[in-house]
Amino acid sequence: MGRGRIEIKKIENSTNRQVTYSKRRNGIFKKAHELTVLCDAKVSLIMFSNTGKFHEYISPSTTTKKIYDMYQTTLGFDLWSSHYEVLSLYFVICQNICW
Amino acid sequence: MGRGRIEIKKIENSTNRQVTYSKRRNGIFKKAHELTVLCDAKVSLIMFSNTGKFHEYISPSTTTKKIYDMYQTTLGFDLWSSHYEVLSLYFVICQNICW
DNA sequence: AACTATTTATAAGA
DNA sequence: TTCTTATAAATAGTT
Repeated sequence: MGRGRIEIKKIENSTNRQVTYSKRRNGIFKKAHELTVLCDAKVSLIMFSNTGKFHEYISPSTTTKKIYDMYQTTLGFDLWSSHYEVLSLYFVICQNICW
Repeated sequence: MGRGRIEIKKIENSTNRQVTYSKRRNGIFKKAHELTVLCDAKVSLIMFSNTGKFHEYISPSTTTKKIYDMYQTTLGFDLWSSHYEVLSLYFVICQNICW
């Protein structure tokens, strides 16, 4: 959509890629929210840019944990059967949060 | 979009709601895939309709488990851990420091 | 960050 | 329900 049609392949120019990521991320978040409201659906949308930037949308009526519990129930197995050593990683992670 | 503008509120007629869910689900999946390819991003999109029907999109370059490992690492605690409350308290403190 | 020409998504109708 | 099409919405390229 826009001034020209684009081919769906990786945008090689990193500035253009970043701009497109930002614009389309907003677009898809809006769509996720509209679907939630219009259709009374529960949506979890998690994305990482190719530079590792994190963004999330979750329907207000639920939580990410609930979606994943439903996901696991639906698929019938536990993706998280091996547990993480969260406490030992904590301070490293806290530093990483300060992007 | 379409023949008329619609208000973003729950569609009360269940047939119309189902039709809209189906159409918009396809639309958002297409957008998720385009974002994946154009921007070399990793996207996890999980949704449940209000009748409990499950649909998922995951970028081909990753898996749902990997996305959730990254999610947990990014947020700095384990949503699925018995330490959830303690860790989330630390996370709040960390947020206050960082932002 | 805005603008706008154009493409794309989709609401309503068939 | 699947297809069509008029129209609203998203966005690519520009400024």
